Amino acid sequence: MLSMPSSDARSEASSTVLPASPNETGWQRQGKLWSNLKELCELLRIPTTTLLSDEELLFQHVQFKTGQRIHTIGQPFDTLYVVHSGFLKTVLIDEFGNEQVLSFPMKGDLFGVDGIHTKRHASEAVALSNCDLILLPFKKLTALGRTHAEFEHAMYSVMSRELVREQSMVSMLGALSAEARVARFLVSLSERYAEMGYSSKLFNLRMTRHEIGSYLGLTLETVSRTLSAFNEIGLISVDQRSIGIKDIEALKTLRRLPPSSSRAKQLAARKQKAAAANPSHIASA
Amino acid sequence: MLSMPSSDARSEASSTVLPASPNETGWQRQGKLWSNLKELCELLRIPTTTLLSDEELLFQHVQFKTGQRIHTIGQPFDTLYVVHSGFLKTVLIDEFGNEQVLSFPMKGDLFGVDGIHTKRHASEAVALSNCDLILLPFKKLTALGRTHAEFEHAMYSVMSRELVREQSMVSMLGALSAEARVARFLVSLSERYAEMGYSSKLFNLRMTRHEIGSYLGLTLETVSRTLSAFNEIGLISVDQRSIGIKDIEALKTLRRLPPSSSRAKQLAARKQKAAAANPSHIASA
DNA sequence: CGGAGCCTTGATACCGTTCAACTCAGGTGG
DNA sequence: CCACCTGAGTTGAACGGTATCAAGGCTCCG
Repeated sequence: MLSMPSSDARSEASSTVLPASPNETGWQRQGKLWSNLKELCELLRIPTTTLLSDEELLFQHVQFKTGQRIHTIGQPFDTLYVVHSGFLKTVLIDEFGNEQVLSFPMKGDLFGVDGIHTKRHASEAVALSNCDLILLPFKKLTALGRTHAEFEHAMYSVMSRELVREQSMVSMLGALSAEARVARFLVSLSERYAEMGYSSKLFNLRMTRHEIGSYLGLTLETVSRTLSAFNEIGLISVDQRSIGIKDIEALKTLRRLPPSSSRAKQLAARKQKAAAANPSHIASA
Repeated sequence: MLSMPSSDARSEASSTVLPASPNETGWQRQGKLWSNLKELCELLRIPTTTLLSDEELLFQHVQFKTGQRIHTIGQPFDTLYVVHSGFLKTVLIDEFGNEQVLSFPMKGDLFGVDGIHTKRHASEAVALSNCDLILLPFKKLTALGRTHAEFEHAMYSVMSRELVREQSMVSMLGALSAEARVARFLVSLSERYAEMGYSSKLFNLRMTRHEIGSYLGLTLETVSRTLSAFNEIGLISVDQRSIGIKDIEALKTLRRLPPSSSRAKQLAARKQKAAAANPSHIASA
């Protein structure tokens, strides 16, 4: 069998424990302890054509508290993780100890894949809230792939999806303005929340401005200023960690904000039309 | 069996055919037509513990000329590619037709993985020189993985490697200055050439300044200026596509260039010491 | 209450982009 | 053969988007 991942007492009692927000009430105090293959595939959004649910193959759950590390850089790899509930971040640490946030895994996301190649984790995963994770011992997975063709395909598919995600990330960092990056970040968060069954219009950020900035290749000040600017022209409402999405279409197509000199007009026009549609002058190429 | 990938006559006679450079003399006019599994694993730098070379499993080669597309965005996916010889680029095209370069595959590199997830290619691959590629029909691969446990592991490993590479790319784009990006690009190119058996000290770029810039999230002017600056302080020598590496250590550790006002001193000191070692004042944090 | 993070906002500096002019090499056609 | 053209590369000048530095506010918690 496999050894439990180190719960890593280094950050034990941990800094700040977030208050349970409305969105997190679905999290159960003790959670379930085992999931079968069918539940796993559903969580991963994998089409499970032929039902292999009859199998009594079970996958163990583990709970982590806010601030705990799931794995650290260099730690021997032997298992992948799927998020059953909760929010995390994965980070790279550069030669001078600076964090680079790579992703914010949440319900249904797979992580730990970077460890396969060198047999050691290339990144670190940290719980941003209390989490319930499903352990996928890698040996077990490969064995399963050998007996179930479609499951093998699913594994490749999920890894391919991760790769495409990273590629679009590279593309974004290489080409988009700060405002466009923040806008897209909000849109993707909104969509993820919708997928998970939460509100796509009103949610709480689970990460700090600093972490968002690191993820988007910006400073925390720029993130803060950009959110304020979006708030000012009515695209969103911001109050600390709480975000309200007001105009998702504008956020989706936004490339660059109009100069601040014309923002006043924007706001005025916006207030008149209230909830009118399609602000075409924002989505300019 | 599988259908040949479209040779894509769209860019047929193609714009500029590069003159055969010294580094490319190894490329054979017609190339070999088939490779076996052992050759494939060696090319991919996969440890092939138990020899399965006795198998008469053969993989077909295909040749592409400079400028031809190997696959385009949206094209149905059914095969992966391994570079046997030649140089390529993979690109994403954004909503307004702008190219975003994602990678520069060369000998031993795998590409096409992004197509697995949606069954359609998410990116486009273009030959930057005449190329000899090995076709890996995906169906064949998965079948092989089911019968050979270690080969299955190798597949996961290669995909994991790609993911880690993309992650370090994200990290670079998010955190490093223009100069550091160009320096690292040169270092990684140098190392790749060494792996392939070419000179790591003197080589030709296969891509334009524009393509390098796109890859690194910079403009072509910035790339050009940075190369000129490196040349000026003696880290490299540049003449169009030809690059000579003079001080690989400085390139590896470079984070930011000293202000141009002090470059004159730099250069003078450097000339005096000639090929002396370790320019510590360059590699400042 | 006091302290520690986190967040916001302002002023300023600077890196990289943008726009523009020019050079260079290779290819084509008169 | 040379004139011409085109795409690539270099270099300069000016602008502007973000980072940086700094001050102050908010919230939670001891």
